[in-house]
Amino acid sequence: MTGRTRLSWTDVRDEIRARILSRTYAPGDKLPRDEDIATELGCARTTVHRAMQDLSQIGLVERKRKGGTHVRTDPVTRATFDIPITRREVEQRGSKYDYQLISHAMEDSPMSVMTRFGIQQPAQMLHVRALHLADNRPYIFEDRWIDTRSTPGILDVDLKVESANEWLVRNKPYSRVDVRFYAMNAEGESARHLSTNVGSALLVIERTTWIGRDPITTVQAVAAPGYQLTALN
Amino acid sequence: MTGRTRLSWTDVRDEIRARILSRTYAPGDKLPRDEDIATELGCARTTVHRAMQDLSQIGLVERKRKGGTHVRTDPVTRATFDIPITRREVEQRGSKYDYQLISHAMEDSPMSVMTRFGIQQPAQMLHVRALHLADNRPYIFEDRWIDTRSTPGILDVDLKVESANEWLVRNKPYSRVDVRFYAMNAEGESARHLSTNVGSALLVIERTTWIGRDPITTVQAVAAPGYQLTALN
DNA sequence: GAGTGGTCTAGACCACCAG
DNA sequence: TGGTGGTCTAGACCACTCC
Repeated sequence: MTGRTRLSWTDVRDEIRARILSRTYAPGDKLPRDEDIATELGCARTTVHRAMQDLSQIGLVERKRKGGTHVRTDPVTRATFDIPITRREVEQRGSKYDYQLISHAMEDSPMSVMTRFGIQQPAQMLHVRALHLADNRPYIFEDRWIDTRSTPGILDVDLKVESANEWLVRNKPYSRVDVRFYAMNAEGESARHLSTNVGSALLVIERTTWIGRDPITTVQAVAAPGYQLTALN
Repeated sequence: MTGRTRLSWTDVRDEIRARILSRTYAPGDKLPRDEDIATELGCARTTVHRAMQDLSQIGLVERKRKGGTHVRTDPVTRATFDIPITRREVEQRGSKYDYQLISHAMEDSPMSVMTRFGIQQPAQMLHVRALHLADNRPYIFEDRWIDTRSTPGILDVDLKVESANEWLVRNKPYSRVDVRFYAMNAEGESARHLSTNVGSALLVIERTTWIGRDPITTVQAVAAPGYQLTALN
């Protein structure tokens, strides 16, 4: 008459994590086999597996076939960020969103863009610069290059009305993406568009996407001063 | 004699993703029930579920009980970063790692630190400032506060030898972490320690950890100019 | 070679929530 | 309240990799 309800995989995960936190399983230690843990806790091996999958993804343990499961000695901090469409981001802050097209023209891709795409030869691409605003204040200044060979449809879009950002997201799924963050001093142009002083420290989100091996777009999104990226959870 | 080998969940995932990329399932569309997809592709429902779990985590689809599975209309870009111990990070770049303790003292936590921890009253905490070097050049300047109530052991550590970073990671697992990135202009002190000019744009990684509800540590890690954070994959 | 995690299946029941 | 995703089980086989 124990009346114990069945264990869920989150229960198992929490139990294992508690043991790691309390150093019952210390860093570097080998954990029992999934099957033994299952027997001990009274559940199916699959359930332990599901729990371990989670702990492994978080970076708390490391699993290897035959090698078993070990508590990581150098637990990395793993942080996940959602980078939404700018409009959505602004609206979710409860602010009014606006968008201004600054310029767009076909140009030869400069070296920096070729590097980001990993291509050797320059190509004619659509170069778009635009400003996103929140409550009438500059929010993000974006400098974007679009490969019109993989994305000819973009040429028919009225970029004064719809941002390239949104059109691409809705019409051009990507299969690979590279994301990086860094800091940059505002120079004349970004300072002017973001209404800040030359030299201000600005956070930059650089994103490049491909479909298969073909470049789609690369964008340098420069955020206004004070912008923070916060990890999920 | 089809001789088809059994479908793995990655096969299923790739098939569904291909359909989304080719707009067989367009943004906003409702996908068939897991069971129907399983029947169509010839596998167990569990396998489809595993595939969907992955697509859902990537942010490609959205799943709801009873509501079914939908292709997301505003696909977010989801990026994951590993933030390792600085020593490990430097060594993996193939550089020589060094560490210098700059100062450590018990002090009342300032307002900014109280905010990060979400506490109302100031407390005596250990304030540690240190520099991490790669190949004898400044790499990261860290300004850290440690709550000695949750972590008394830190007081016995010789911080000249072992960085607080490493000791904490090895001896004090956390149950919750907050991570954020932003840009900052170098002021007198960080400029001096990082051997750069006042005003340089620097990337800051701010990390705060708790065990249960108790604060452990909060650190502002200021990276030298040129530092980039790159997403996994 | 053999031990361990990874996956697939088939079936059952549960939990949430849109209609 | 019924349909759909979420999970658990038990058993089987596979695949990697350490010994």
